[in-house]
Amino acid sequence: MSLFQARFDEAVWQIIANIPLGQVMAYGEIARAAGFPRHSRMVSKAMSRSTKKLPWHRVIRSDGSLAFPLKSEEYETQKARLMSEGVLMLNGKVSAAKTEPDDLDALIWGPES
DNA sequence: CCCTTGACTATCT
DNA sequence: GAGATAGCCAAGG
Repeated sequence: MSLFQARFDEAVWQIIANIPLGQVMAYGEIARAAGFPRHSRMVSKAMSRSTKKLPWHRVIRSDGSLAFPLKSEEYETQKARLMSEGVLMLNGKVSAAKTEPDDLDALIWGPES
């Protein structure tokens, strides 16, 4: 294993492990937080290599969609886990992290009307 | 070396 | 706003 991987993996796993329950982070955000701004694509590989248990389901794309194919087993698992943590999903996209009930109406129906 | 491969992104149609 | 496009970059063949 290259030195790059060793350092990158460690940094990335660290970030992911600290994502609060009910919250999500994009690949790019994680890469940036880990100190590797242009390595969003490497994040997935680091996760695949991980032996430790990580909250991988809290990692999504920058546009809020999940990275796995729609009908795949992983997609369903990730979606299920997110929803069980209170993460809202509308039209295949994560709309928001866990919020207070007071905010739900605004989130779902919009600030207007 | 050159080419392909991604659990990606930002930007333009 | 969905699709195409062009950057991105380490790994592996």
